[in-house]
Amino acid sequence: MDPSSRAALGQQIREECNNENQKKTQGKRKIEIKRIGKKTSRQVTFSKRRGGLFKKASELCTLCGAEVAIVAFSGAGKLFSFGHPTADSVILRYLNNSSSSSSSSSSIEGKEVITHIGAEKKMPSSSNVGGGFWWDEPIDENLGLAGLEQLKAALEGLRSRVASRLDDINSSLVGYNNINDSNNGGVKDEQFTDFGCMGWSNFSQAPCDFAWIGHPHQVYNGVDGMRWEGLILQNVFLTSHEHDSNGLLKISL
DNA sequence: AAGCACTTTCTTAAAATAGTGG
DNA sequence: CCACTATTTTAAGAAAGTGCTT
Repeated sequence: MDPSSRAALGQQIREECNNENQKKTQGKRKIEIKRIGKKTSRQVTFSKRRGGLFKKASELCTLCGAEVAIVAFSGAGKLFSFGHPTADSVILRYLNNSSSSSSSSSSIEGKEVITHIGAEKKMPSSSNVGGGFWWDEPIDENLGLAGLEQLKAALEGLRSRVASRLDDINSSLVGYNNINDSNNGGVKDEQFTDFGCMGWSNFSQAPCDFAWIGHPHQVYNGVDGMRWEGLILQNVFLTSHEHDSNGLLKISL
């Protein structure tokens, strides 16, 4: 190599070294497959790899007509799922198969998974592009009779758990009332924090066209600019009200 | 406002995949 | 089937952003 060529090569090498130093990142690097120590890196990797995994699963479904379900819990316990045609239908199919054969190689505790799938499906990102609640989606046409019956059973179980949870929440509210009027929209034996009667200054006057009962789940903006938080009952008859020994209000309609 | 969990963007290099030939 | 090459895709690292909760 002549001196001029050597100089040119040296310059090229120096420039490459400088470019190396100017690089913003080191790019993709090989990492050891073990738990990532740094928490933030772990979260980012989980997010990226989950996306990649779901994308690959989606391609597998499209290319091969496979039915695939993936369920993943993040380190913080947040659920993410992917399914084609739906995670529910694939898992139900898996449960049907696993109960009658030994072909399964999955370690997923399927029955436990089913109870959580709905929560993730409202996620606006990741696997559930397009939003919407899972229960608004059309029933999978490929689901057979057995699958539909199992889906129905699972939904009935879910309904029962939701009702139970609602009871728990209602039981935890402060106060109570004693409502036995069928005109009150079926509201009966619920518990409330307070109550008022609009248009009537005296609770004992009846009938009351518009009663308000303190209940944290509903809000009413009154004509006087007041903001009432509670349950609105129309055409109710208030017959009595009193405070109990705990200071809680008991009313009868 | 602060903290947390998660997402997104950009740059970069590793890894996967497709195509080809023996 | 295997080896090789070219092309495409994936994901690490860094940093900024989003949305939710306390």
